[in-house]
Amino acid sequence: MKSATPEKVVLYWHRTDLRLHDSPALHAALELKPQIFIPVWTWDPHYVYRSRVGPNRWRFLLECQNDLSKSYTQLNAKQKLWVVREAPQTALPKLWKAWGITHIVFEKDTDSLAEQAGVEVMMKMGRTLFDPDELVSKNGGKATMSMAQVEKAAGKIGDGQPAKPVEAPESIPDPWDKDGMDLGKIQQDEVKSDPDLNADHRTSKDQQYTQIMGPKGDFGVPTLDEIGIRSKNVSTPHHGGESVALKILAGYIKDEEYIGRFEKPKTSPADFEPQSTTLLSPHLHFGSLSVRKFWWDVQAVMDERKKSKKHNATIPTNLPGQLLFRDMYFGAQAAVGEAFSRTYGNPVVRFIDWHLQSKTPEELAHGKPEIKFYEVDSSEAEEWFLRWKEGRTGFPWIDALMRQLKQEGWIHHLGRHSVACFLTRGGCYVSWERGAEVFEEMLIDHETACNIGNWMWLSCTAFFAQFYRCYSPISFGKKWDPEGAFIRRYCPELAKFDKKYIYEPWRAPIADQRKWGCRVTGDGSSSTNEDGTIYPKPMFDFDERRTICLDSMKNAYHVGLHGNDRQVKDGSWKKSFGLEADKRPRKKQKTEK
DNA sequence: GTTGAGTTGGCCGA
DNA sequence: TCGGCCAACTCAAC
Repeated sequence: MKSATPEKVVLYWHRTDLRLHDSPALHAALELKPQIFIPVWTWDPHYVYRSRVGPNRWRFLLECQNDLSKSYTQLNAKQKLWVVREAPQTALPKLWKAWGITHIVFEKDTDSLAEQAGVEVMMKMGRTLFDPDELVSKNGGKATMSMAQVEKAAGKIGDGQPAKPVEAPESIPDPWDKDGMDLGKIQQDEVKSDPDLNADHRTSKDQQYTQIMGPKGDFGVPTLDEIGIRSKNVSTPHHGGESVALKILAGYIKDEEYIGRFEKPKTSPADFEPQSTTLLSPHLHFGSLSVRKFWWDVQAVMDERKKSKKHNATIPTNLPGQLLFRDMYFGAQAAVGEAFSRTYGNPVVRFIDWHLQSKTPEELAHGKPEIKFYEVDSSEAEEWFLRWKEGRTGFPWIDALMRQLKQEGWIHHLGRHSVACFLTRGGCYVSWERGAEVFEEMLIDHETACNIGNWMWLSCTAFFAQFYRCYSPISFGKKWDPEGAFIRRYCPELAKFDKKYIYEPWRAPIADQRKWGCRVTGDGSSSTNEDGTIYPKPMFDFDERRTICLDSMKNAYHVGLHGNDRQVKDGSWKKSFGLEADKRPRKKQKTEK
């Protein structure tokens, strides 16, 4: 039982800030000078079923939580991160009552929490350089759709610079004593495992979550085993945690040439061990690194270089520019709202007659079949999509990237460009929404606003419109990595191929294929046959597909529909697209060489 | 109305 | 390695 009635009992809700440094919300919570302070993560067991999160991202999250918990304990031996196993909507009211909470404080996000009688709710922006809502309001209330708009709008906020980082706490107040924290009698609400989007990654399909305090009754950070994710499916070499993030950042900051000269388009998508970019994006996602600390640490280096007359790269290709792009996507998401992550009902996204479209709300309601595009039959597009997802398209550059994505949960930004263009406007003509779902599951740095924004960019449905600039699955990789080291690493069956054929192994003479220990045949559904190791033939003639896609994009742009147009919602868009695509004469498929 | 710029294309010829 | 061209998008500045 709680012996006294303290004036301030603060529940700090960690959500998008798994860190102690530069957290404006945490800072504000401690400024209240609470007698009792409880830093909480509400862990929603439903999330394991209803969200697309692959094993690599799960582990990254848990590592962030463990690191944060350890940091709390270092500041106060009685403290830790208290992980409550229940969805916040139902957990928080229970906690207010059980712990006598007077204040709840958390970092502002797009969703809001209703004020409850007797509890003061405080939110502080801390996830982005600028408050997305403010950015939008300074952009005339409109979604931020270009870098020019972001720079202009940001210039009108305060002094035009992001806020300076706040101090990390040097001490943390106590939580309740052991008995005061006990929630033993409180039952967790029932967990429904339907729909189940992550069945493949789970150890047990009937995993039950009944203990709001966790299996040991101590609010400990869950293990992969507890949340039912197969740890053997974790294959990423990248690790989570604030201490990891700060160490990585400090390492780059020491390298003033790297910081000052960084230009994203000049960093290679084919580099590995080490990769050419910082790989700090997952830390920005989980909040194990503050984006404002990143910004100001970089800025300090660039200021020093400027003083000694050394050249600095400029926005938008330099490091601060990269962080501004993140704010642009958050601003667009904030303005559009929930419809931002899909086509239907989204005013900023172009409607294109892709294959494998999402169903419209009307179609779902009336049980109509999924929209099918008419340029090729949809079973072919479905096959292309699966082969893309699994890294067996027969184009080594694309397959290597997709295999890196699956193994490591991360690929370079330009690699994402390559595979996204290939799936959508520059190859398969499959809806960007299908690709975004795959990235959502596999990326350890998956951030909805950025992922969706980048897929729109690459598919030329928003942010970018020059659809005639198409990435070649052969030339683009070759430009960065003529020896094919990246392909040899992630498609080891091709490791012995001469560099002359490494991007186009189907052109290698059969005698050479035999000599190099891998025959190019089949569709990739098997990695061996009676001849031994095999690598798939390309799933289509790329030049032919590029021409078809370009023509179809031209037509779609000519029609000019957007996600919120009536014709899109009621399905009558098909009339506007007319006969062009399916009646267009098509070249005969070239025979494989 | 025109013009030029836009984070990151490919190809050919000099 | 570089520049010009391909066939052509949008938006802001003028």
